[in-house]
Amino acid sequence: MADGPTITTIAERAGVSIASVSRVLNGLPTRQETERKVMAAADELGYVRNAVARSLKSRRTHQVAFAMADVGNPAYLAMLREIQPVLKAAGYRLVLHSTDAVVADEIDVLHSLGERYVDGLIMSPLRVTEQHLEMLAAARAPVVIIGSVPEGTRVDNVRADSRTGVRLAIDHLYALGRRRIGMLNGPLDTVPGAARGAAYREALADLGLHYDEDLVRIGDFYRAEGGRAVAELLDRVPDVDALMCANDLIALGALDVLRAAGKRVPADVAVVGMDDTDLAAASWPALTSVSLGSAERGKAAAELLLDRLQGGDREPRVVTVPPRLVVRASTAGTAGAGTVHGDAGRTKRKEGGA
Amino acid sequence: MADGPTITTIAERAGVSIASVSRVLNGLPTRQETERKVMAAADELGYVRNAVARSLKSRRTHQVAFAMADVGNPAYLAMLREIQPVLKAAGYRLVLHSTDAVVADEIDVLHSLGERYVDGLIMSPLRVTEQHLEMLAAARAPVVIIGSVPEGTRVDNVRADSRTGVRLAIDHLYALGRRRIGMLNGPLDTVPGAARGAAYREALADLGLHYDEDLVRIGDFYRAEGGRAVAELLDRVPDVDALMCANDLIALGALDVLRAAGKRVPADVAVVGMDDTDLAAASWPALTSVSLGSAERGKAAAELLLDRLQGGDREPRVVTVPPRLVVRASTAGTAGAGTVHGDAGRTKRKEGGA
DNA sequence: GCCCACACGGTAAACGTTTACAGTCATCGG
DNA sequence: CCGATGACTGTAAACGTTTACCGTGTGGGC
Repeated sequence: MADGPTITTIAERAGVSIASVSRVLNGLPTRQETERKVMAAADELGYVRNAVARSLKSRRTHQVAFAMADVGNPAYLAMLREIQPVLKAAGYRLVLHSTDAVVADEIDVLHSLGERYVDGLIMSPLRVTEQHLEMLAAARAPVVIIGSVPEGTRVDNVRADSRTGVRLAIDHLYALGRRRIGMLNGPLDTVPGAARGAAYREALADLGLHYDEDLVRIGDFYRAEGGRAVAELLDRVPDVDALMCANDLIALGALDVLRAAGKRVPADVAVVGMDDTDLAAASWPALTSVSLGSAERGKAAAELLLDRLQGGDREPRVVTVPPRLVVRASTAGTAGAGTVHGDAGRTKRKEGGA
Repeated sequence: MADGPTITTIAERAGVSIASVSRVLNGLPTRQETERKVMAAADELGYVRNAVARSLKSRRTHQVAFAMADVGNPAYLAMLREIQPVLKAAGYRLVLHSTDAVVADEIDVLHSLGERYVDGLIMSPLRVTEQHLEMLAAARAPVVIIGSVPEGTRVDNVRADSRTGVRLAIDHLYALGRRRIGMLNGPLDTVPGAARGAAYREALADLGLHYDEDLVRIGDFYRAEGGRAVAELLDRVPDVDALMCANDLIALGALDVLRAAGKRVPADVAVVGMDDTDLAAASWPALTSVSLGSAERGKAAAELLLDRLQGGDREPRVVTVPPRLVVRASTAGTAGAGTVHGDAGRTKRKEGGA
């Protein structure tokens, strides 16, 4: 682990100047003889370019950061799986941050962009505060946000459409004849929690169903919380016949408790999850789930960022990925491959200046 | 996104030299008046230290790389989940590489250590070739390997004990009265594949069971492969009564196909997975699985690396994480929380010089 | 009143590259 | 045969820090 050779070492050994070494290594025109000597010296010494010095000079790190809200959540992992290869193909390294959805940590990450250790950032905040918006406006490197930001925010943005997603699910449950449709939601002060709660209410109204507070339970986006929430709900509304869950983890927790309570799924209670993670397909009965296109969103975000890194200035773009309902046994009652409902394709539109 | 301020900008505005600015920012002794002026200028300009320039000078990047064999495999994700916070707490950033278990990619990563964009590396190769060993010996930064390396390799190393793990599982199945125990393994040219195959054979022998080639099927470590393999196996040995699967994905694939074939789990066929991933707990029936301590291995690897980054030279260490059998419904026939078999604690031993 | 010690701050070099600019040398045309 | 041209190559500056070293000025001791 001794100090590696530098271009100076090579220059000495080859008997040329460091400028010539640099030129050879970068493929600039050089006399054959010089090239030969430099390459020989470099090979013998096992020279490898120092990335830090290069970055200092070129003001490019060829690194991109991805700030995940939660490393444990399969939905973010699905994004990661898509982001990684896109960046790799373009010659960028991935720096991974985990913020645990803590606002201070997210602000930290945005602040640290000033350190210029990355060329850009992809971030998926659960909550978007005033402070986020300020930091975004002042950010010293391009940022792409996965998740909705207020209209007029000048930032590249990839959105899910959980409103339509919830709608697809509720319509599906309604079509199956369910009328006492409960909801297990996450915290209402998160962007997805708020959106999904509102969409549920709206969907019921459109179907002419009564909105009943007792049918809605709030917990966190974790499995254990899903179990707790459904237990409460069963207490208040024993004859609930369907559950819309704000994510797959909550849904799995619900399945556990429903089973323990002797409820058959889907005969007695149909269950729909959200995010369509790997867990949905693994569970039994396999979980019907609304895919919000985590993979597509990750990919789109990576592409938006690369485009900005290469293209430079342009108006911020908003990409909206449409949801798909993946029907499995937890609602349809038949095992086997899931059926997909919902529109295909991706919607792109340009955001005008703020 | 204009060029940010540098210490030179600050120095001009504060009317002092860049050395003074640097000293103030690093908390070195300074006259109050100077400190005040510098801090004021820095605040007004929104100064943030340039990490690249710092790294060039200090020869420390405060970055560590983790090269995962497969971003899609929950076992590696479990490692990632533990590695991330340990590094973060120590002030290191995480650079994520995905090698897809391709040898050339892994060699690339080892080679790129010479670029010095990270201070160290954690790597989990599926196969360990001659070339790996050469590169490891010549590596320009500390490396920790998750997975077994040949005895005598001078590198920090965190191992699972899949031999004992398989043994725990087979003993468990035997104790349940199973005698026609099949195995669904991954490729034999991988380190885990080879180890698990050998352990299976050994365990059968010790129990006085006949080793039958037809009971062993080889596929890749993916879900679909598990299904394919079990179909083949059922074809040859219809009355197989237990399956040892080389990982959870294979086991889930097996569950799918067993169900489709009308086999009851565990009544007709008991199934054991390996790695005890999130999927094991999510599936139905919940999957009995041998935990190889992915989380603990990740944590141990991160700690070994940090220790070396801080402590400097010492003899390479080998940490072996003991396996645990987590019994769930797919063998025990009762739902509910899993029971854990296997020894606790962690074994550490020092590796002598080569 | 002079010298010394000390505290502080400035100058400059260094980290390892890339690259603008200028210098050298050979060759070619006139 | 001389100057111009062009092809390479070397010198040096720059990227933004940290830090060794030296200079300055103050205060105290004698």
